[in-house]
Amino acid sequence: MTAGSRDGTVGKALGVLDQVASFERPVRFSELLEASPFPKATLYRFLQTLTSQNMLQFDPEMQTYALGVRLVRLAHAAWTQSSLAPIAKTHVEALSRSVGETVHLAQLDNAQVLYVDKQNAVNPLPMYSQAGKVGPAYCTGVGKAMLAYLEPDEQDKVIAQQSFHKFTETTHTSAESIRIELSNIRANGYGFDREEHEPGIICVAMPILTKRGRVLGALSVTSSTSRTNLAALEKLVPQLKATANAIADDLQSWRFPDQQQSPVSRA
Amino acid sequence: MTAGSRDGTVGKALGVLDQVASFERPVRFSELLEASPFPKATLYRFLQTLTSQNMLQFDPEMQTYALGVRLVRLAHAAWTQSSLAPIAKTHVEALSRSVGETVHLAQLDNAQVLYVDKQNAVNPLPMYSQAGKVGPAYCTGVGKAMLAYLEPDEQDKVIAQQSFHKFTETTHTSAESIRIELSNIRANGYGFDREEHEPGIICVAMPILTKRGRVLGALSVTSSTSRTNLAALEKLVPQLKATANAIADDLQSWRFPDQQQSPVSRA
DNA sequence: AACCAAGTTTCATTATTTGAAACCAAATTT
DNA sequence: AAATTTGGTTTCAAATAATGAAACTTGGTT
Repeated sequence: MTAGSRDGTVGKALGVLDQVASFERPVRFSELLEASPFPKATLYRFLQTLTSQNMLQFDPEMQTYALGVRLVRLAHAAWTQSSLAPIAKTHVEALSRSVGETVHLAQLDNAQVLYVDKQNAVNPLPMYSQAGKVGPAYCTGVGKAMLAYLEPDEQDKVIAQQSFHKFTETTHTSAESIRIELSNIRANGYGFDREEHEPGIICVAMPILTKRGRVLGALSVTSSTSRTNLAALEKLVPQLKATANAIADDLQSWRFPDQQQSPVSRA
Repeated sequence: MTAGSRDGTVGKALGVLDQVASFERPVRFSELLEASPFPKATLYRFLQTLTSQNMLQFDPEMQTYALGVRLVRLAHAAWTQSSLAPIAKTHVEALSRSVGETVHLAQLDNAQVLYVDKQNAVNPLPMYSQAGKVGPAYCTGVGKAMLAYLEPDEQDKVIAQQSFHKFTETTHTSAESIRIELSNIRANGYGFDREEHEPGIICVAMPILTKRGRVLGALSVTSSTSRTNLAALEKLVPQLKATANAIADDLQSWRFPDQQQSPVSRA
């Protein structure tokens, strides 16, 4: 589907992994086969390999495959190493405390938004997002903030992958519509979610950028129409901006351990 | 190393993934090459593929590779789907509350212990374990509890993979020594950690088994010699047993939610 | 006993991976 | 500024691994 299968054997095998993940429960071989582009023997071998690699777990009693423990281990490493989450955590917490609302931290995964951290307000609202989950990019504050700052060619690619499902009255439902929105965001430096994904849920979002302008992720302060409004959220922009900058700085200064000290040794 | 690389191309690629993970920070191509069994071109292609698959993330500014966001997404799924954690969570919490100590939930990953959940005591002690982290099997309560109930041939395989590093005075340092310990555990139905991994840290551990006796994971109540002793911990065995059974039951009764296939997943 | 569904194995064909070596660009040395 | 080194990328024929139709096995039904 998405980036599924144009990278040789490895890509195909990882596609199978996604397929298993998509069931959200242990699955039988036959169930997978039904939805698989691969012939029986091929799928079978992939499952064997992935199981032997602990990327999948086979339950011999029920004859089902589920995602394996090796993924949990790798993810732990991914979390602490690659995602913004650990570096950003203190900043996100501070921001949430200071504004008294839920703060999201997200990155782009393929063409979707991956929430890598979420700091709830004191009394949180029920909503879709959750750390580790993915959501649509074209109708969330963080998604649009990141899209707005992608390189033009990348942006095109990602926009082409959006589904433009109309979740609410205000959801953008076309590439043209989203392009206009993105250029507005780019002009302002931040964007809103105007109940585009969930009715009653609004937010103000800010991209996290490197000095050179590459997109690292995005931050948002999220609330509901019953509690506040866009104008009030907009007042938080300076704080958001400061937090985004602080995170980017922290991230940049995360140089290699071997050159971390001795301040003068480099020209 | 472990199960690294005897599954064709896919196995090798996943080995590279582990290698990147093992650095615990973004790495350069040349650093990886140095420690890699593959020639330059081959490693290069693996990195390309994994990056294009979002399993790795390439930072063009610093020219480094790090684990990618797709892993975080997959792991989220793995967590809620395959690991015991979500099903066991309420039980683990209840046990921790009831005994007032830290409770660990672990599974076996390869020949190591993977902590999949951890419920801290009211005032927790500082210790090594952490959800998502791996630890040695031969010198932890949960590790030994699981090993004790493996099929003999599996057990042999896993024992052969232990490093038997002597962490403390009481660490088992040989296969023979651990075999005796395991048969004791099997005789009792539970086991202890007698400061074998960290000085001062003790625990009582219980395997989680299916009705047919297959190992699903293990539970432990952990504390310190300054707070309690083994005899006191042993008194908790009935509670541990009850919790382990409850988890196993919940897990078994987790049959397929529905047989209905519905619209999705058709391309 | 015959049948069926689900899962596993085989094997000749086909496609992919492999890796030595050549190449390129940027930085460093002479 | 020319030459060299370092770090990364590309090529291409040979070697290897993946493919998938079909045959087979297993366990449960009729």
